Amino acid sequence: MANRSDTKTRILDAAEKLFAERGFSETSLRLITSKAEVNLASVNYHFGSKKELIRAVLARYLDVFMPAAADAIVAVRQENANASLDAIFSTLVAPLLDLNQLRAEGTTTFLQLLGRGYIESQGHLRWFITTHYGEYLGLFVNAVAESAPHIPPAEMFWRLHFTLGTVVFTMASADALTEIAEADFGEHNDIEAVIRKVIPYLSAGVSVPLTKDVI
Amino acid sequence: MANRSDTKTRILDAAEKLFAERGFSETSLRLITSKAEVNLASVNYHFGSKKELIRAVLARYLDVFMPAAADAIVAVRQENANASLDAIFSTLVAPLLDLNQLRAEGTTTFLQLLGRGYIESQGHLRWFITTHYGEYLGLFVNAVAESAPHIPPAEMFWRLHFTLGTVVFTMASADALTEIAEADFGEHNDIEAVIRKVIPYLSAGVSVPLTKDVI
DNA sequence: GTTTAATTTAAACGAGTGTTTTAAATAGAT
DNA sequence: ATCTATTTAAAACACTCGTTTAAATTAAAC
Repeated sequence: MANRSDTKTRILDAAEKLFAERGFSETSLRLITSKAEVNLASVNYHFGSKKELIRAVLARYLDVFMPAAADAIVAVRQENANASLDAIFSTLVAPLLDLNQLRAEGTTTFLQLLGRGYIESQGHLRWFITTHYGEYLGLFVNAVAESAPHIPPAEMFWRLHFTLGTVVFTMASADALTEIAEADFGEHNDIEAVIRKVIPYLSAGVSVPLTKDVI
Repeated sequence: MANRSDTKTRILDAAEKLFAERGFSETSLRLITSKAEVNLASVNYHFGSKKELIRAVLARYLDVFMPAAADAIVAVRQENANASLDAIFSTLVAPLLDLNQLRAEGTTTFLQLLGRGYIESQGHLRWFITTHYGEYLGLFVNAVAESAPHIPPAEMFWRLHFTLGTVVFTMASADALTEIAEADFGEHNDIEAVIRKVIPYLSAGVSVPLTKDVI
């Protein structure tokens, strides 16, 4: 067969779509290769294993998003050293939406992949992300911590994981939720609308004073 | 072999532990039956299928928790018709901790199972929970909604799912998180401590005024 | 105590998985 | 055009999974 557009790319494109929709372990290599119209063995030839394919799919997004997000955060903090928590979270909106220019439905796909990645795959994707993109994560965590200086580090640790849970769960089931919301309340939400809904929720939770302080 | 303590119960006990630790699809029937020291086929004999075993494991907790939680909420609202959001969420703490008297590590196991249930199993557990325990869920949703009357229903729908995400994700990975927290910050948190951390976070997020209102 | 029903056992089934192998086809370099 | 390395192709491998079957055992009923 003639050399049609890069087998490797065809695999990645088909895989990311299916992974986002159905999760990693629920997506077989046979399904991916049939959608991509390539041979089954080509996955192991080009990527070595399914595990490495999953990492490659995520890396293709993270390599674009992480530097862009880091730049945006640095820029915001240069403008305003006391940027609010809302402002820090909002900084991520543009880099997220820019992924739609990278690929169709890029933003949704990326966020769903991220959700699947943290939920499934007992730790190996967590490890991959924190070791390969740890500096970016640290930058973000610092920015959040300094925007809520009244929250001690140990408490912030928990609250950021609460936040991670909110984002990851919401995005992994975003499609189902928007459908229900449309059916029950008649309001249509695209991915940007959902992101803009979640930001105030997150910053309120992260920055709420400790109960000891209140009493 | 002599009639040792109920095969059915042995299966349920082994299954709930493994399901909570590793998730449903990552736990094979062979692993369950070997831990329970029963024959492989007895699962299908007593429960019909793996899917029905999963439901039975969850039902054993939900049948205890849901009525207890509903009673607690009704009681709190009778005492104080204007109970705060924090009070509504806190109402669930006692019924949750009471599960530790039902079985060892009952609270943690139940919350982890709930998390796995909503994350995995593309919808069939969601359906099972909402159809079998929908009245209890409705009671809770109403209590929350009336404690935050400034949040319109459509917005509340989203925020409650954000909340669900926080709880589900946190609990599904509670073991890993408490370990990290202990290693990094030297503070030990049992399941009750985590629950008490998450409540102010949740009520702050759910009740935060809409951004339109603020501007 | 015999018969009947309920339960446990061991073995196999059939379908699905990721991966490997071996050969054929294609591309690029000389 | 020939040689070499890369890529694609079809098939088989080795394994795990949930489920089913049919015989053996145990418990219950009469």
